[in-house]
Amino acid sequence: MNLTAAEENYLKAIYHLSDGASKSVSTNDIAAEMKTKPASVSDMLRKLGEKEVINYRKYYGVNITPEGKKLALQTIRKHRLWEVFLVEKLNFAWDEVHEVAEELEHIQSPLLIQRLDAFLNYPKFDPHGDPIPDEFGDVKARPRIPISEMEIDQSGQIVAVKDSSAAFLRYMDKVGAYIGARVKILDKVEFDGSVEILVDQKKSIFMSKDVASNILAVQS
Amino acid sequence: MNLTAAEENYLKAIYHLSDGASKSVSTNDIAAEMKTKPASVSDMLRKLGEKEVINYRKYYGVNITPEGKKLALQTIRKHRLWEVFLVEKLNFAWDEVHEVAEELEHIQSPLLIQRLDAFLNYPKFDPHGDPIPDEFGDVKARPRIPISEMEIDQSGQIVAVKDSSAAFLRYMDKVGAYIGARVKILDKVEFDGSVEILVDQKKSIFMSKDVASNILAVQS
DNA sequence: TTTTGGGTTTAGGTTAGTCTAAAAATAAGT
DNA sequence: ACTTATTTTTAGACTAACCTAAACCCAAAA
Repeated sequence: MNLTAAEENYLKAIYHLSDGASKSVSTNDIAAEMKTKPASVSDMLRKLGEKEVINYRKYYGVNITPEGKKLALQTIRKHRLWEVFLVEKLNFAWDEVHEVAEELEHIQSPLLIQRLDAFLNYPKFDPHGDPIPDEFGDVKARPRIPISEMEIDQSGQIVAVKDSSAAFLRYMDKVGAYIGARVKILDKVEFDGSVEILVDQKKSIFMSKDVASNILAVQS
Repeated sequence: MNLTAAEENYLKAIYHLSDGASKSVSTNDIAAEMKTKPASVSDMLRKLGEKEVINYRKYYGVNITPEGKKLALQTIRKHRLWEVFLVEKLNFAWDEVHEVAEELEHIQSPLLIQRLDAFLNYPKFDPHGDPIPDEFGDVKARPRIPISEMEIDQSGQIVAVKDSSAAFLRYMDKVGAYIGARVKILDKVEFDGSVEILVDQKKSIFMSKDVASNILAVQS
């Protein structure tokens, strides 16, 4: 099954909106996500339905099919591998990679992706800490919780941020937090939920609850 | 000036057909090169003319403008940088890179190309020995001659092949010749023009005139 | 100088992806 | 259950890039 770049983008959006499950997604939501008009979405849904990558019943939203899910995960895999490449090899900053990866992900060449994966040493997570599906679409999921929900004295590793806006990523950089950092909860303020964490056993950072709930970690 | 992928491809073709100069090129030739129909070419020429990257006078062929030449060289630069990447970093073979580079060259990101260039250590030639234009469109040209035209005992370095078909590139690999190899002419047979060369001061290769005139070298 | 043939352009049609405006279906409130 | 509000779809139009078939230009040969 071959999809155009636009079809790949819609499918990816549908996959994301259905939280990776086959939850039903509305036309309006897709239009918002894709920054197109609902009319354009209807058109595209008909096409994707015909290609059987989604189940489409007029007026009732769509569900992604197993086939569609596999294709969406392929695109996500490509996107995230390119992000790793851009950050690790070409020294892009976190907040510069998305647009470019959005273009690179549509290059059609299984061999390219296979070789890129090897070149990058088979990374399991992208620079934002999101897992990279393998070539069969399998994802190594780790239970990730916001550090605002960890207990005092618990340790873990930062693996992702929820809001990966440029502003937030710059904040992360500035305070010295980063994906992969080992952290330990030093203190939590009951009153406002702010927390103090120790990064890499040396640097202590104090942050508001808002910030802390934006940073996801796996416990260890 | 922003060009679509198709426009970039046409411009590149026109540039190639005019031998890098502003020689006039015919609609039919462009159609052949692009594997499209003459009618489609006419359409495109009108558009490129309006964008002033070519001078287009109906029925009289086209000339590339200085602006067009600069854009064509940008695309060629991107194509060749990606080829270097594919061969040197991802271990692609010579004959596997073209199609993929053809897609990659259309990614729009000056920063990406800048960083890629640095990552590859500012290469001056692609894996086929063709020169990589710099960001201003300047090309380091070296006088290249087929090794069939070198004299006995002359030395040089292989920098390109004329016919870079998969078959020929495989032949090169097989006999141990490659872009960058230092060669010396050991013998030339008057009768049929075949030559014997010494590669890297150790391996001797015997080849027909046909083959020898396909391999370009710079003398040293 | 007129004919003829090859190259080139125009006319009109197709597909992908988008849009606006209007119609239709569903959902919600009384 | 009926009317209204919201969501969704259709209808019709646009652009980019292609196509085929027909018309057109130009130049070379008779």
